[in-house]
Amino acid sequence: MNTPDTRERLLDAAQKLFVEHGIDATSLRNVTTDAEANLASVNYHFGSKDELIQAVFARHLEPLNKERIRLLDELEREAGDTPLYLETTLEAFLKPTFEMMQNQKSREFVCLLGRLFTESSELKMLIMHQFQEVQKRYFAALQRTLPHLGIIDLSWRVHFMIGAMAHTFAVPEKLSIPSSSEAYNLTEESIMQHLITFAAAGLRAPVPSQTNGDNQK
Amino acid sequence: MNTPDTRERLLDAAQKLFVEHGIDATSLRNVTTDAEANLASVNYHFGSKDELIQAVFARHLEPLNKERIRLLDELEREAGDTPLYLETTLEAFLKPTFEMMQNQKSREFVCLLGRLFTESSELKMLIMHQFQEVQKRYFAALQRTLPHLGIIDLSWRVHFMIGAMAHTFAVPEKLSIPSSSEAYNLTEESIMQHLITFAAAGLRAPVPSQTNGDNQK
DNA sequence: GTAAAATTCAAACGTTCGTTTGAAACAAAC
DNA sequence: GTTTGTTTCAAACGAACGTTTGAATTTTAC
Repeated sequence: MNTPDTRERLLDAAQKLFVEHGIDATSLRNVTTDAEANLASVNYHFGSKDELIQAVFARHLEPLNKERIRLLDELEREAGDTPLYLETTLEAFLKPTFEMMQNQKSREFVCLLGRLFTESSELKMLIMHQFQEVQKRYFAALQRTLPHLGIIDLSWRVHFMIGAMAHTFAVPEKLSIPSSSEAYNLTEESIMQHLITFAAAGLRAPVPSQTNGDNQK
Repeated sequence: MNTPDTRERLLDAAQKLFVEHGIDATSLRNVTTDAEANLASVNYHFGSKDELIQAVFARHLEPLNKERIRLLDELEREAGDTPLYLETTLEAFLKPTFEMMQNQKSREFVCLLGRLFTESSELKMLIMHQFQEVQKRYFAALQRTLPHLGIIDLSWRVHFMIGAMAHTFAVPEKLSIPSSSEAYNLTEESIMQHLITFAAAGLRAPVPSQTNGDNQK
C-alpha cells in the first residue's frame, strides 16, 4: 500500500508539483523523480506530457461536475416549479468543491482548478468544455431565482462570483490580510458560508438606475 | 516614431507575449523576434530574463499604486473624520486600473496583473510587496466604513472582492456566458460600476448568525 | 574628423527539456 | 519451464532554452 501503481504515483507527483511550481515549470524529470519512477514511465503510461496533464485533471474533474449536476437535479426535482432559494443554489454549486478540500490530495486538485481560469493555452478550452453543461444549468437556475436581472447583469455577477471562487480555491495562503497572528484558518465549511453570504448579496444587489446610455435590457 | 527604443520595444513585445502565452512559455527568442531585435539585446538591456519580467511589471505598477494611494489620500482629506462611503472607496481602488484598460498597451498589463495572483514563484512575492501599502491603507478605510464587521469577516470579503477583480482583469474574453451573440461588451466604466455594485453588496451583507462554534471576534 | 562610448550582431556555449529506443526485469498463462 | 505480454530501466536523441562572447556597427562628444 505504500507504493500504489506507478501510474497513480505519477499522477500524484505531477499534481503536487503542478501546484507547487506551476505546470510549465514542472519537468517530467521532476515528476518521475518525485514519484520514484523511471523517466520513460510517463511516456509509457500516458504517451506524452500533455496527456499526463489532461489525466491529472480528468481524474477528479468529471466526478466533480457530475456531482454538481446531481445536486442541482435533486434540488430542482424537490422544488418543482418554484425557483430555488439563492443560497441553496450556490451551496449546491460550491459544496462538492469544498468537500474535495477536506482531503489533501483532492485539495491540491482544487487549487489547480482555481488557477486554471487564468491559464492560457488550449488546456483551458478543454477543461472549460467539460464545465459548460454545469455552467448552463446553474445559470438557468439563477435566472429563475433572479428573474428581475437582465442577462447582462446576471452574466457579470456570475463572472464576479466565479472570480471570487477561483481565487479562494487557487490562493492557498488564504487570508492575505496580515495584522496580528490570529487563528485565521477557519473550517472549509465556514469559508464556504462566508463565500455564499458574499456572493448571494452581490447577486441580489439592486440594479442601480443607469444615468448614462448603456445597453441595458 | 514607428520604432522606439529597443528597450521599449522589448518591453512591449514581452508584455504582449506574456499575456498571449504565459510568462514561462515565452522565450527570449520569441520576444526578440517580435520586437525585431537581436537575441542578445535582452541580456544587454536588462541583464536576464528575470529582470526583463520585473521590468515589464515595474513599468506600470508603481504609477498605478501611487495613483491608488493618491486618490485615497484625497478622499480621506476631504472627509475628515467621517468614514468614507463604501462605493467611493471601491471606486478609488478600481478606477486607476480600469482607466489603464482604455489604452491597449496598459490593458495588456492589467491582464497580466490579474493573472499574477494565481502565479507561483517569487515574482508574486515581489509584486505583492509593492502592493502591501495599498492593501493596508484600503483595508483600514474599509474597516472605518464597516465597523460592525469583525476583522475575519472583512478579510474574507476583501479576499473575495480581490478575486472578482483579478478575474475580471485576467480573463479577456469577458462574459463567459454564451447564449445569443448580443453586444456584451460594455464600456470599462460600466463594467467597473457592475463590479462596484456587486462588491459593495457583498461587503455590506449582514453577518449571518453563527449556529456553530466558529471563532468569531 | 577622430576618439570614445553605446549598441547591435552572428555565433557559439553548456543545460535542460520531452521523447525514443532496445534491452533487461518481471508477471501471467499454459 | 517455457512462452507471451507487460512494465521498468539506462542511455541516448534532437530541439529549444538562457546566456556569453568578441567583433562589427552606430551613436555621442569634442
